[in-house]
Amino acid sequence: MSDKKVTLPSKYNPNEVEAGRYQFWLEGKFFEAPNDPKKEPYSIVIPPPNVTGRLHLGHAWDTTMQDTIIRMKRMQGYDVLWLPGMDHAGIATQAKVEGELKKMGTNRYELGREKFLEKSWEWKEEYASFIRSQWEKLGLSVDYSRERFTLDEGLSDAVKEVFVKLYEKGLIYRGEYIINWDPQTKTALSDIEVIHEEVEGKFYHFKYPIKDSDEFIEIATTRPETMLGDTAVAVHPDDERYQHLIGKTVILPLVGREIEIVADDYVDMELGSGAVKITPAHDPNDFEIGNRHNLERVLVMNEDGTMNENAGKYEGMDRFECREQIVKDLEEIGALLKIEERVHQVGHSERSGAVVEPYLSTQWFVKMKPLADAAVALQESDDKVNFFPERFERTYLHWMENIRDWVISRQLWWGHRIPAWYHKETGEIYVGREAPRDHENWEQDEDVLDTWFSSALWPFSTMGWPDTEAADFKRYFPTKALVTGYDIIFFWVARMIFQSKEFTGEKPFEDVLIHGLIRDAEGRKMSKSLGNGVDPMDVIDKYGADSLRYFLLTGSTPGQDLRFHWEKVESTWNFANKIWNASRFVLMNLEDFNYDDIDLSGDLSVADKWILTRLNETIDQVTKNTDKYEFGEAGRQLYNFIWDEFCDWYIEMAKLPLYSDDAAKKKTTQSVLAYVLDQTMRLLHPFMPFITEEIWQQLPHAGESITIASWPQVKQELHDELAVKEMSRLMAIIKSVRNIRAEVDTPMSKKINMLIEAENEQIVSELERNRAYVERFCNTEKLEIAAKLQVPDKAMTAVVTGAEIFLPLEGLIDIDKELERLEKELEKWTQEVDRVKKKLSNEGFVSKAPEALVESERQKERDYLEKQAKVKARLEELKG
RNA sequence: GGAGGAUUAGCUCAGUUGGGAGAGCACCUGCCUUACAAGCAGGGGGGCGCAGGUUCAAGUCCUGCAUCCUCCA
Repeated sequence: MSDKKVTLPSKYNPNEVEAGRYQFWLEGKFFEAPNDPKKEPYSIVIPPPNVTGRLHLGHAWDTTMQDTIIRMKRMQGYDVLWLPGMDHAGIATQAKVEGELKKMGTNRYELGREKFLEKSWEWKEEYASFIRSQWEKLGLSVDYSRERFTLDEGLSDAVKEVFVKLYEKGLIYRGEYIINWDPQTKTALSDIEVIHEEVEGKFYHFKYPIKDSDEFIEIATTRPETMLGDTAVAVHPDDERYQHLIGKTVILPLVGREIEIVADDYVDMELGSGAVKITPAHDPNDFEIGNRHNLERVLVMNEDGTMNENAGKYEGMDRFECREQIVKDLEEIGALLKIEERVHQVGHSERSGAVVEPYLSTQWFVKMKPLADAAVALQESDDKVNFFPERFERTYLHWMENIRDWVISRQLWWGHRIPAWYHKETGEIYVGREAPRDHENWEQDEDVLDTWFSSALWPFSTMGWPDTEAADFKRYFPTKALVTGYDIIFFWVARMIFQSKEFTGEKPFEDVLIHGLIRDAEGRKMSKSLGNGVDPMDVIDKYGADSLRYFLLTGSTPGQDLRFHWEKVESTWNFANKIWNASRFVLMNLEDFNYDDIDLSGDLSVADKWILTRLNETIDQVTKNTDKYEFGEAGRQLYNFIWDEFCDWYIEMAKLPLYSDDAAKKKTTQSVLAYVLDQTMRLLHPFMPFITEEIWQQLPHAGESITIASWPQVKQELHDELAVKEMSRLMAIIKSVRNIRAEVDTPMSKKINMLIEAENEQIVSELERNRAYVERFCNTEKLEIAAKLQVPDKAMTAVVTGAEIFLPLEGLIDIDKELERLEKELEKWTQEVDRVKKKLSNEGFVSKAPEALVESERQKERDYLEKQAKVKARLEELKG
């Protein structure tokens, strides 16, 4: 027995509604995956947020969509698992912890690896609990009993397994190549961790003298400091200007090293002088040329971006300082030809923002071609991953088809240590899940793996893989959907697909829902430096999680960015408040009504039949659109149904039987109110979980929680198209009277007389049946309904389908104004008639358009002609 | 250079198999009607970026152009 007293305050207070609710859900274990073999499994893994900090609006958006899908599926009776977890986020977290250490006046080297990792774990624990409390405030229905972390033992086993297997297959190798080096965080970066930005730079032209000659060759560069590492000059083999110089020797200025002029068709003859300096240790293309010509590789920089011993007198200088000094020195010896202004692309570290240095270094790589080929082939099969919106599949495929090998080693401490050992004496490499038996003779690689290497395994490593017999892996993998932003398609989505295909033989998820970025009101990216970020927790404090969620879900279309506007969240709060008050009304009028009392078999009014029909359509639309991830469309359907139909019409009409003495009618109305509100709360629950649970609990209900209540079904027996027609006539009459009242300044509070002339007796009886509604909503003194009646002289008129309305408002009618109004009305109907006639006289339309459409146009024609005639007749009467 | 997105009311955006242009906010008018004045009722406001094409029919499909924004090289 629940307390029947209405306890809702008149204003919706989200903080009160949301308080304690999540705890109730957790205690009920509603979010724990039941692993029930009778149900069909449905699973999603959360994109693990970084433990670097708190969640931002982007996370809130991403997870709200997942929660909406998950809550609907749970209500639909699936065996639902939403697996939460977090990512160790190597570079980012390490940078944060190092920042802490710096504040304390120390650094990681002073602390040592072990102590540093301890600190990092402390950081992780702290932020993990922040994140969990944020998930709670957002109302996310994740299964905490299965929460994972990328550095967990199980996930670490998966990482080792994958590394070893790929190594054994020859798909992981170690080698010395040019990689992207971040001198600030002192680690290698993969290609996609480098952001290319246009920079106003300088293009320096130098003279390189030819040995034993007065001649010189002109070369140009944007990075003069790298000349210290030049080991050749290259020209195009077909370049006539330089034919005589190929094979000659150049004296490298400032250094004095003798380097050769080589011919290589990589060189672009059009660019600059057509001769380029070759620095194999500091440029990927030069590295390739160096290989072809067997050139020496001279590394001139240290890992921190300062010049090394190979830089001679420049040793110790910062690379940019060195650049200026070199230019000065070359100018002094007369080797500087000119300096051009030039806009060019400069790579920056995605994390630190530092200018990335192409740098010769020994690293571990994943050979991508075979893995990418399999991933591309998957998309050509029937078993492909479905992208929503589809266009992102092309983005994904284009990247896969043009992929280069992936640098996976990172010179960090926080992460998965590379499972490779080097023999102290022989230098032999051992790769394995465990250290070699005689481990005292070996040293493990100091480096860790790219964070994305472990994230790529997330959909299956979290389920127990590599144990392919693990219960969750067998039941919940592959997952059904993945929800993430377009900014990490390459970083994460793509890598999950090829790793999953390689190691489980299956795609990791059936659908990928790609969303955009959250921006500020001006459309700028939210960032710390701009200070324009909005904390989702502030939004929740002000307007509630339900408002925030609804705003995020309905604010844009799939794949599109979303601008944050406080006013929009506020208007969502208005919606919640509307739901709140409609529920208050229903609860106040249910009296001692119980759930079992709901009975829709009684004598249903037109309003009852209409709202039940509209409910059916809403159930259908909301279900279909949510299944297609069209949350905006689904949300709008609910908004319109609740506000414009249930509140503005049904509740108002329900007041008649509710306040009447007819017990049977009253009971039926209570049934419809309770039923429709119950069903609506269920439909809305995935969007606004808190308020719907609160209202559902207050309503007559069966069951413990709305989170596990069944999803509404369309009920054909409650569908009534005739009632919809009847209702629309009734609404048209009421609206036109309201309209006339406004035109003649007659407020609703003033009673008026009203006459309705119906087209036939059938309509007369229909209107008689609904007389009480007309009397109430038009506030009539006298209401006459007949098929033929004495038309009053001075009256305002309106036409609706099948009927004409007369309001004899003596003393209020300004004949001229009324004539003007009717003229406008006539013009409107005449236009409509013309439009339809034109369409119907088009032979192509009549013969080629669908028959149903043609028929509906013919019907409109009849309707408009009738309305036109009535208005015309009325005009003539008034004039006459 | 290549790919994609955007361009619809004053602002922010919907418009999903092509079949009479919509919402929220803002604006104007009138109402404290016993669920809600953060509400109710009524109203104004749009050459759907431009130019072609396909079609009986185009905001929607095709081509080109313009402007803005992303991504890739």
